[in-house]
Amino acid sequence: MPVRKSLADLNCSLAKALDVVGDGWSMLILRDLFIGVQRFQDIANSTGVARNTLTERLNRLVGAGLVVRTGTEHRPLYALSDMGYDLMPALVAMMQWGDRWYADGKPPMVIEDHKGREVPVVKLTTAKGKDLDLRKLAVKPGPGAEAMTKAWLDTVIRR
Amino acid sequence: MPVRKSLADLNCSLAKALDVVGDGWSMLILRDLFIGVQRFQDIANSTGVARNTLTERLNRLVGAGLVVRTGTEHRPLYALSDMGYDLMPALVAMMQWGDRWYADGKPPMVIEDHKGREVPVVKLTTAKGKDLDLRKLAVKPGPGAEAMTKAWLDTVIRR
DNA sequence: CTGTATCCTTAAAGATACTG
DNA sequence: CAGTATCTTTAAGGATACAG
Repeated sequence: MPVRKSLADLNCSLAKALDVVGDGWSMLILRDLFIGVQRFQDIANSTGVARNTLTERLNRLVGAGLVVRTGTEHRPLYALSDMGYDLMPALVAMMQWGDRWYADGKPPMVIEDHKGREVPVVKLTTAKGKDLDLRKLAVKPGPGAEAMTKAWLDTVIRR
Repeated sequence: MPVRKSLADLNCSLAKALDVVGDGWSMLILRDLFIGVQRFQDIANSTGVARNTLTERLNRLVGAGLVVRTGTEHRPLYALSDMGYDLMPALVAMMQWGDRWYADGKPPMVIEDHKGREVPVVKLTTAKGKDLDLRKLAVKPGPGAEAMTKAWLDTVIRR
């Protein structure tokens, strides 16, 4: 059964993020809002989501705080909130990854700044802007991890 | 019915990316591999995925090229490929977003470089490293978009 | 330990029709 | 146009048992 456990209890920020946008549609809807698509019907057309699914998703995203509903009650407009915009670096990074590995050199979408310049590839860098070698990074339990989590990770990460 | 249409035909790199990692588990599995968890059983424990689901996901990720299987046939080790590592900026950006909006100041996971310095927040910047105002960006059909896609977007984005 | 093979459940997603 | 309300389907996810 698709009784997806809520990931929220995994004590991982990624899991919590995925609880909100970890389905196939949410990110596409957010992409649409990022692009500037604002209407229910247009999102439905652009993405291909079923209307009831779209209703459910929009309600969830509004409830979670990523999306704000404006306009009249009869003709709402949807837009990203600060929280929603704050996710865009992640979304753009995924899109760029798709560009690199699937679009074979010709990205169907380009993100540009207000001067029409293409936004560079999202990277992990040092505080000074130097590129980091991804293979040399370490992901560790942080201050928010309880002792139990740390012990758990010690068990799980054997080298 | 969860007859998720394949998103791949949406002519969007994001959709293609989501086709591979757009489910709840894949990103968590990739996170584990990024952390250094290498064994089937450990991934299962760490994430809570059912074993058959994990099998399916790992096979899919290996097939898609994000994960490589090493070690003996009886006791495989799983690791990120170049393609998998290349997705880490997106994954890290999502994790950081979760930190900011859900972990209330105490991120349970911290990404560090080889010197133990915390990796800064992933951002969209100009080529020169200057922060970009997300609200001033534009997402446009690029060279990879067929004329039809462009026309479609014109229809869908009304301002 | 790493799977594979069933079986079962359910909830997610689509289709459709209808309302304000 | 923006939903809501059903109805139906189906495949994803879990549990379990078994195999190499």
